[in-house]
Amino acid sequence: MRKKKPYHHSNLREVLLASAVQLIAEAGPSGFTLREVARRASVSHNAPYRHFRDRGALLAAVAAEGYLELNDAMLAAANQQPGPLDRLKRAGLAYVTFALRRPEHFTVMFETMLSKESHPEATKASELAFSTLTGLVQSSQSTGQLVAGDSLQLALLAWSMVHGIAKLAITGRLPYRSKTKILEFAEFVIDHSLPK
Amino acid sequence: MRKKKPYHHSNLREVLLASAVQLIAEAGPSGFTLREVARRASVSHNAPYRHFRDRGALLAAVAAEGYLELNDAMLAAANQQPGPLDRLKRAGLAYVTFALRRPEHFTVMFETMLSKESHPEATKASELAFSTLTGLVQSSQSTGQLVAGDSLQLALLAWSMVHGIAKLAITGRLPYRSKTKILEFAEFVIDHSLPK
DNA sequence: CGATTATGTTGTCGCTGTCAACATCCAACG
DNA sequence: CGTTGGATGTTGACAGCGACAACATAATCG
Repeated sequence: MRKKKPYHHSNLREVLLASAVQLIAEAGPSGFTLREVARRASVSHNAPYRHFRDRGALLAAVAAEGYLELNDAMLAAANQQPGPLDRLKRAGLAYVTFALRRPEHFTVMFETMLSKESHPEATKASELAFSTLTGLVQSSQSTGQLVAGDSLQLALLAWSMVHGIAKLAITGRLPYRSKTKILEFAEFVIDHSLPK
Repeated sequence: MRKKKPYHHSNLREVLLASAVQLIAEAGPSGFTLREVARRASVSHNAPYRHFRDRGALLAAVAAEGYLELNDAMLAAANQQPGPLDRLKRAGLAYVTFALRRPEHFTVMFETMLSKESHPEATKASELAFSTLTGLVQSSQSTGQLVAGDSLQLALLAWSMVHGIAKLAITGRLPYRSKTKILEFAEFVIDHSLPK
């Protein structure tokens, strides 16, 4: 009901998406090529155009998928903790963990401006993830574990923090070699700079 | 003494660099093209290869220039304040301001891993800027305005913070439209999340 | 002045994104 | 059950790109 059965190459759209994710993971966003994606899907170099307007549209779809996965990861991490503030912290760590686990995917998600009009699906998935974060912030505020005040501003503060850590880590700017060390640093930052 | 006088096209290297900066500002990093840079310098499409090994080398040179400019901006902003902590805060705001003023340039500086071996100049300029930040952190610690402890860790915390704000702002993720509003947010973050 | 080397040009290659034209195949309707 | 139309996939083409090689020129140094 969601989707008409494909014709020749059953599922081509999903196959293309999966190939794109894999290619980005291997070659990085710069090595990502519509033609190589088509090759991996064993399809002519122009077949992708039947499912994505252009290169950017396929990248946006990849980004949308990433936002959903990120959202899931944050929710799963948060749900392992009882207290609201702990849940928020865990979600923040999950954000960094996701960036470390899928750096190229993460890069695709945030390298572009993703105009709301042209890529509504990606925008929506992005907003979903942010609403999760906002919810965690508000919960922490309601129990007094987090300072009262503009929750939007606080959520953006938390986002900026973990995003900065993730970006610096991915681009090799942090002097920590292992993921463990990086996550320890992230924990340090979260513990010391969330305004209680 | 710094440089042998150029032959045909006096100064081509600098002209190329300036053209590259301008092109990046106009077309963004993705629209940056070696051949377009050559065109703007009124030179054949292969002339740049006499001065830069490849596209990446020219981008690295642009990045290096950006780090120096960023460093100057932070120092200038810091020097307008007497107290160490105020100096640190001002430098952080200058970081965000720089990103907002030259978003494409900033993107080029941080989009790549810039391997230390292949682009030593850019790496050095980057380390210079970070050492400026570290110095400001240590000063703030020595007067007790900033919590004692590992200054490297604290400097990285401060960096992550402003970097996250800058990145989110540049990619249009913050719900603030004007630079003023963004800087107000940055000030809020800095004031509330630097561990005193 | 002659030779060497730095600098710039022309030509070429394979790759890319995208468009247009053509082919194929499912599905709905008579 | 057959036809037809639209969705899907292919072939071919084009310009632009990064990079390499071969060639041309000009500045420097003996």
